[in-house]
Amino acid sequence: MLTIGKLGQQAGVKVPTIRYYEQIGLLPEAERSAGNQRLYSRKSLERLAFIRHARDLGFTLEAIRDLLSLSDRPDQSCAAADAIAKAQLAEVESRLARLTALKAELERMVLQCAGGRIADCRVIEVLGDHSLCATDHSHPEPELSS
Amino acid sequence: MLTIGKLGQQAGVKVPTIRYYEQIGLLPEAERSAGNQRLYSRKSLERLAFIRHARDLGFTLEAIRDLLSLSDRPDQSCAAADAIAKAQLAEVESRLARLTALKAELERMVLQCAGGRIADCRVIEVLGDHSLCATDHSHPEPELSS
DNA sequence: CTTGAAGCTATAGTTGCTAGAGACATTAGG
DNA sequence: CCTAATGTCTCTAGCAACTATAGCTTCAAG
Repeated sequence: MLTIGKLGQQAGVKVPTIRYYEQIGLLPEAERSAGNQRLYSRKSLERLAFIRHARDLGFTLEAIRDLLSLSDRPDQSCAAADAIAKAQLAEVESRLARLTALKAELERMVLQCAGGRIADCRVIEVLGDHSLCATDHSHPEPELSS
Repeated sequence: MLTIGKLGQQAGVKVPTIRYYEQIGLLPEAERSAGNQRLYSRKSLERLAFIRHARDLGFTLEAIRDLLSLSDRPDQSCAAADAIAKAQLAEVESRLARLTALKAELERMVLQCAGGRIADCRVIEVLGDHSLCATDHSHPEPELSS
């Protein structure tokens, strides 16, 4: 049996995050030692590693909740799991497209900055005047900053 | 003078968002009408459009706060503005790299799914076993889902 | 046996908004 | 001029997915 600290280390997840996952029901309530400390089995480690891996791939906790409940029923069709993964792929692709457009615009902005006074700064100028943007004058959806 | 609704329309920003920006000090406290409603000038519209545009490009509100205070002092060097924009560009580039890796892995996962039972599902399997990932066995930093 | 690390609970903070309640202001129509 | 509809006001709470803090208890090493 592993303490929460060891579990966190092995799965690459911080301790408070594990407790958080338990709190929101993504992990079952852990067994407790005589002194009320959480104890985890190898199975818990697998489950947590699954979650970690899915998070790394950008799945939301909701999607992971679904994937986990699917994986608990190994005899059913995998169409649902496939659909979740495909949706995630589509999401990633759309974010890639938006980020690529952003990158182009930021590059133009930075390249044009001659390094003089603020009054002549292209960065400030472009931000202040949308019409100085790339030809199509439309913007991608806002991309959340991490 | 514009009411908050008109201002929002013209800048493409929702009304509560404008009030929120005022609350956190990104916009100055607005003038008020006799009936206590906010009134905005053309200058406010420019400032809000600046914010909106920078948000579209993924700048954080903190970065925007800095850019705005720079733009208020037009005679100083634009090095700071340039640095902020370059940092944002670097951030976008790193996110692009991570997303590209993510996309590759998701694609592999989805392509390998034969559509049978959960027990045979590549999606579930790959999520559960990190070692089935791409050759380098390392993952990009977690990419926050939008 | 003592000390320091690791664990416990509970609460609040983060970012950038968005949604709701309940009250007041303004404007268009009759 | 009155009314109804819309717009605005403040305040509070909620979202994702954690992270941090405070104040306590338990555990393992020396």
